[in-house]
Amino acid sequence: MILPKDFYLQDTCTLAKSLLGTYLVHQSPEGRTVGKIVETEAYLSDDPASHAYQRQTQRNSVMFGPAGHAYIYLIYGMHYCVNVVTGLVGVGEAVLIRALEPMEGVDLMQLRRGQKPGKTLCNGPGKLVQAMGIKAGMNGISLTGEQLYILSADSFPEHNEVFTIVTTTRIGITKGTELPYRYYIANNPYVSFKVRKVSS
DNA sequence: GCTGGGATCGCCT
DNA sequence: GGCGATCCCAGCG
Repeated sequence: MILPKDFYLQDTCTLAKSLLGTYLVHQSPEGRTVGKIVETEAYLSDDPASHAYQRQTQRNSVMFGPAGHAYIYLIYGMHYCVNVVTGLVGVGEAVLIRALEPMEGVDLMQLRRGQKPGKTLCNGPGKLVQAMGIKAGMNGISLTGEQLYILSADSFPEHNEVFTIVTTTRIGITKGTELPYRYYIANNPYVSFKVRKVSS
């Protein structure tokens, strides 16, 4: 089942956790790729680390739009990251997708990633964008459309396992204070490298 | 196995 | 003009 618009109306931290175990799908011209979401981070409107903290600008405008759309931006001049927009229109909040477990189209992912080994295909926000073939021009598209969408956790019964959510501080943040807004599936080998555990 | 540095550019001040 | 929600590789131990 494709997650419907209503699903994205949960509060941002709850949604960040709810997205764990669901499946990001990109239907691209070269083929379909699917990855299980195993790591997320929440960015709230009152957080200095968020792009939307100061005010609405050209770059962050998608974050202020309706929930359930994709916010894609360039980081460090060379990598892109994908976010799921959350919150009401006019409120700039989002969930960053930080890591995927490759499920379908692994060969295509490897091709796009320059034949990197399986565990490093999608274990980082920039890596998964490259592996999934997500492009900057897709910024703002709806996640309830045909091209890029998220499937519920029970969409693949054979992979629908019970898991524990680990909560930690976020990665790479240089503004504001460290907040426990990073979530990942315990013991999943596809989570991005650094682990600074604060609770589970 | 870990650390540090370099690549590279659009956006905001 | 400065910098960032990153990634990769070289160098060292």
